[in-house]
Amino acid sequence: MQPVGLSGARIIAPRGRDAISTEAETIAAGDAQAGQKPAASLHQRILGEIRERILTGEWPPGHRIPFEHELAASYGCSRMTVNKALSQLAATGLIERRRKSGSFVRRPASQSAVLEIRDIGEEVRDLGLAYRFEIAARARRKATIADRERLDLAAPGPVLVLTCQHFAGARPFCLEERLINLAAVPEAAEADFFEEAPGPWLLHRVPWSSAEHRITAAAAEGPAAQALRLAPGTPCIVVERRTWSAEQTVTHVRLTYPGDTHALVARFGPGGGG
Amino acid sequence: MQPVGLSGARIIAPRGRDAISTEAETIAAGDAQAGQKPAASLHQRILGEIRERILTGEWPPGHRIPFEHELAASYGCSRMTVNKALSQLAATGLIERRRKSGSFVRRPASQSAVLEIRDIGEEVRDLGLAYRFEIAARARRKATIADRERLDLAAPGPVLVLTCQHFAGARPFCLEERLINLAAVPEAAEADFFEEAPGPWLLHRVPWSSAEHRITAAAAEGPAAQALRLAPGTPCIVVERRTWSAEQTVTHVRLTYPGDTHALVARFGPGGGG
DNA sequence: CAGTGGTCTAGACCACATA
DNA sequence: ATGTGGTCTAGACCACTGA
Repeated sequence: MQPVGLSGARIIAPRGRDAISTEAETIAAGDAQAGQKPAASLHQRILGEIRERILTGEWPPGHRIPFEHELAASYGCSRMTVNKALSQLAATGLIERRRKSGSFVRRPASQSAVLEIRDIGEEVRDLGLAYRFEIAARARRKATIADRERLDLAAPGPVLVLTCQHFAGARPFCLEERLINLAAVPEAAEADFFEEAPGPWLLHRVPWSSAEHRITAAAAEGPAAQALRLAPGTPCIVVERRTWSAEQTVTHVRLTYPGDTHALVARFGPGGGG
Repeated sequence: MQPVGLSGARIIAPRGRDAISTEAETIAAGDAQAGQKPAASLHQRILGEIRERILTGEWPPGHRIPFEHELAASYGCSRMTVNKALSQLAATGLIERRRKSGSFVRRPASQSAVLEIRDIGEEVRDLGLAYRFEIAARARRKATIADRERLDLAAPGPVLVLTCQHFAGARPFCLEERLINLAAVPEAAEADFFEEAPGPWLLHRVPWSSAEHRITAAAAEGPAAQALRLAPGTPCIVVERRTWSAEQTVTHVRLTYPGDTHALVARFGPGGGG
C-alpha cells in the first residue's frame, strides 16, 4: 500500500506501448490493486492507482484529480488512454467529471448493493443438495384485475398462472407463484415445464429483459406455509419480480423463502460495476 | 422500432465527425432509442442500435455481432469508435467478446438487481414524514468474540456499540444495531451522534468503502420488538451490512424494518451498469 | 474568453484463440 | 497461420462552462 508517487512515477514511453510494458509492470506489480491483479494494460493501471488513492482516503471526496493532460504527461501516454481510465471511474460513480473544472472525487451518496438473483436450481446444487421442482398448480385464464395489476397490463388478456415448488433434498426450498403474460409469450401456453422450471424456461426463450424487484418479509400463511412446511407465522423473505422485454411485461413472480434458512447476499464494489 | 438496416445505413464520412453529424443525427432521430434519447455521440448511437437489436430479440443470444471493422465500415467511422460501443456493451454484460471469433450476444445467465440502500433520514423525508432518530444505547468495549465475528476482526480491539432508533413521524421506522471498529475510526469514540446519525456520520468521514449485504427475514423478538413497537413474532426484514475501507473493517450494522411496512426495491437495467 | 472534458481519427502493434 | 479483439498514439475539433 505504499504510494507510488503519481507525479514521481514518470514513465518514459518513446513510442508504442511495448516500450513501457516491462518497466511499467515492474513498477505496478503488487501495488495499485493491493497485490491482486497485474493490471496488464496501462489504462487499467491508471484506473487502479487512482481508485486506490480514493479508497485509502489519500484523495478525499471533493478532491480534484489531476487534469487529463497532466496525467497523460505523468504517465507518458496519450490523453485518450487517461480518458479511458477516467471515463470508467466516472461510470462506476467514483469520480465526477465537470467541463472546465476538472474531475472530482465523489462523495458516496448512498450505499448500493448488487444482488444477484440466481437460478434456483443452480443455487440448490451449489449447496451440494439434490434439486427437484414440481408444478403444483397451473391454470390459464383471462387476466383478472389483480393479475393486471401484478403484470402492469393496460388491457385484459390471457395469462398463465403457475405455482411451483422447489426442493433442496427432501425439504422445500422455495415457493414460486408466477404469472405469465401470454400475449408476450404465447409459446408458454403449450409448455409443460417438465424438464425446465418456468424461470429458466422463460430465461432461455425471452430475449433480454429488465426487471423490478421488491423484497419484503411476510409471515407464512395457509397454503404457502403448507407448501413450505412451515408453522404459520414463520417469517419468510418474499422476492417479487416483474420482468419486461421490449416494452412488454413478460412475467411476474413471487418467490417465498423460509426466512431463517435463506439469505440474500450482495457484494458491492464501490459503484456496482468494476 | 422499425429496423435501420445495419449494413444498409451506410454513412459517408469523408473526414472529421462533423461531416456526418447532421446527416447521422437525422437518420438516428427517434429510432435507435425508441424515440427517447437523441444519442448525441456516434459511439452512443452505435451502442443504442445494437442494444435495441438484442433487446427486441432480433439478435438472439448466441448471435454473432458484426466484426468491429465491419461495423466501422457500415457506420463510416474508425474502429476505435465502434470499439468504445462494444466494450461498453461487454462491460454491461449484454455481449461477450472472444478473440478471433467475434462478439456474441450473451444469454442472460442470472438476474441481478441493484439495490440502493439509501440514507434512512432521506428515505423517511421522501415519504413526506418527519424524521427523527435517537441513540438508545451506547457503549465502548473490547471486542467480544461475537463482535469480532461481526466485524471480521483477527485480533480483539476497542469497539463502539450503538443502538439507534429511527422514527418516521411518531412511529418507529427502523432499528439500527451498529458496531464500529475504533481501530479504523478512532474519532467515533468522541462523536456524540446528536446532529448526525451514525450511518451518515461514517459516510461523511470514512473515505470510500465496499460492503457486503445480507438480507434475511426474522421474527421481531424481545427488545427489538419493543423498540419497533411490534407484537413479538411479527416478520421483519433484516439488512446486515459489513463495510470495509482500505482493507479494514469499519463497521457492521444490522437494520431491522417492520416487514409489512417496508420493502426494498431494486431496479435492473440488463447488466446493472448502463 | 480560456480551458476542460467529449469525441473522433487513421493508423499501428500485439496477444491470443481458433481453424 | 490467420484474423480477431485489445490497446495505444498524436494529433484534432467541438461544446460547454465556469471564471
